[in-house]
Amino acid sequence: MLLEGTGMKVSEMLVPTLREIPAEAEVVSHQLLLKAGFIRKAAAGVYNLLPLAWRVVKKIEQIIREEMDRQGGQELMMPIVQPAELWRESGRWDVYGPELFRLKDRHGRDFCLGPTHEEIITTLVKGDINSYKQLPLLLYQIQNKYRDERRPRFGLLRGREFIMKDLYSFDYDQDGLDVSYNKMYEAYNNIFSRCGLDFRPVVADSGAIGGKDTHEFMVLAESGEATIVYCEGKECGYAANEERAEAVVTGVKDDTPVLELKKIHTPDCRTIADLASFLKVAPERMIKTMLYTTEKETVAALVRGDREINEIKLYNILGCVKLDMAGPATVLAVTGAQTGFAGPVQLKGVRIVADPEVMTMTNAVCGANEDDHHLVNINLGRDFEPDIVTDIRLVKSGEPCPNCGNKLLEARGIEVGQVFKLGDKYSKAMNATFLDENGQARLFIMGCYGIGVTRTMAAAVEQYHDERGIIWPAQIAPYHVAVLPVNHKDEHQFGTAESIYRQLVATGVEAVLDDRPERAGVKFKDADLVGYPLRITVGDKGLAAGQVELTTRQTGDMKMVPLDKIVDEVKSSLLGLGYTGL
RNA sequence: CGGGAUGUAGCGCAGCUUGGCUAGCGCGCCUGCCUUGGGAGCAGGAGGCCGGGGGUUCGAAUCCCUCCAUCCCGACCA
Repeated sequence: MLLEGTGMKVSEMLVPTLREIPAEAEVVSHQLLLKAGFIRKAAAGVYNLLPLAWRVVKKIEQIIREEMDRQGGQELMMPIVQPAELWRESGRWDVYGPELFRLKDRHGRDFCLGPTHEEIITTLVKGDINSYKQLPLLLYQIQNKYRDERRPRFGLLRGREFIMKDLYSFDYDQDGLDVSYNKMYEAYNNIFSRCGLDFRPVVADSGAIGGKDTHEFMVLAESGEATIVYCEGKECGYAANEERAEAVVTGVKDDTPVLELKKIHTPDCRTIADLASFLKVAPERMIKTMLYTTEKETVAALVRGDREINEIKLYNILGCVKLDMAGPATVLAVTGAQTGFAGPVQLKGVRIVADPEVMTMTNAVCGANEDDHHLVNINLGRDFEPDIVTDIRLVKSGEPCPNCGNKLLEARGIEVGQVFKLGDKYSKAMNATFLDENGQARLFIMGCYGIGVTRTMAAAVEQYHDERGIIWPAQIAPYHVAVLPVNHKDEHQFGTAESIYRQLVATGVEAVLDDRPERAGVKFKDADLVGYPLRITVGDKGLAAGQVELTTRQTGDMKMVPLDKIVDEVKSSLLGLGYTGL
């Protein structure tokens, strides 16, 4: 194990803990990492990782390396500064937008800081891999990446500079890619388990990177930016990003008699809620009509009144580059009415996309495309006809699982990793080929697999903390145990503490000795704040009986341990906390 | 990028409305005494281009203009 057998005296360590939380920090991981002396800001979204944080990062990296290597991955290093030509070749120089950090050298040539490394690795492999005999190839790197975020925030959770692991797979064909993908999927499960995190792989949207299959690995935490839904049934295992979760059509088309279409006056009823209370009609009986504009057209999207539109799904269906809700001017031009009175009946000049649930509705209510008026008893076929019928709504907790029908639950997650099947997107754009057994050129079939290393560290803090500070999982804790003499002037206490510290370090436990001339309370507070999994307290009471206290940070449990048993006791406690490095 | 806010000592803040002596408070830091099981006490001390620039004024932390930085809320992502 990389860091085995290390120890440090707290008086010699750079651990600048604070008594108060800097005002700029909002989320708990940011607050605690600052307060506990792990990080300091250099610029918005750019941080110094102080010694404790760097140790955590190295431990996470080490776990990643072991799991990547186990699957046949080979680590390499690639440049952070990359020439624009490569990005022009893949087409991303123009597509990537302002998030790409761009710079010029002294000759005026364009470069960028790598936000990801598909271009450069594809070029590398293109140059040096010529034969199918050299495949599959799994290459990875762990290094700084850059993204000029519109709004860096949440400390390490969304920085502009961050440490990331990316593995790129190169395969002969789709079947090979499936194998590589599965290897990485397994590796990721191992990695996040070994980091001691509570996480879940979820079906995800592939976004701008394209490609078909993709999973995100989510660390479950209240502060997570993503919403995931998952099946309550343990055997089923269905879990998806809310963006991607499939909706089950619950209604059925019944044989209720179709009534006569009527237009009614509905003054100031602009929302479903207004209308429901005005007409005394349930939202499930209404059709919500939302107008969206893309770079090429305006479309109307229909969902049941109690549902919400999933813009990601709509975006994917339309195959557009930009999707925005239509402004008041567009709404007026298309419907002839102000916002809030749109409906599919007699709606001209726009495509209508309807959620399947809408197709089951009879005698529904919708906007009349006229100020202060709605239509009642509108019916599919007679009154309107959608151009596209497909799932475009947001799935909520409580709905049936698309896989097994059990109930879906909701949770918040922090995305710490994602696995992608890229296919030939980059190899095609950059003409990266190899020769197959028939001497024919074939495109590499690629996959990419990322883990946000610094984000994973922050996610661990989000998941494991209390009001006193961080509670590191033993596997990624900067040190395992803090040895703490209560009274630094008491030579017996201090000598005993130092002796325990030396024994621990000698046996491979990572320990610190809090030798500072501080009062006990200060040391306790700092130890809790920094989050060492274990604490050994050497004080009068225990020593009189030849004992010291061993406290577990996570549970607060304390037990008295005889001096000659303390090293063994620490080891078995670490084992109990899931640490396997001893 | 749109909306909102904030920049005063290492951290947290007051002072600004209504311009006026040497710019304050708490914590931290340094020295000494004292204390020693959950961020002790007393005494002394160091530390400020009041975000930058420009203006108004006899006089600006305070009023005006401008730039910069930082944070929060929305749309994108590991």
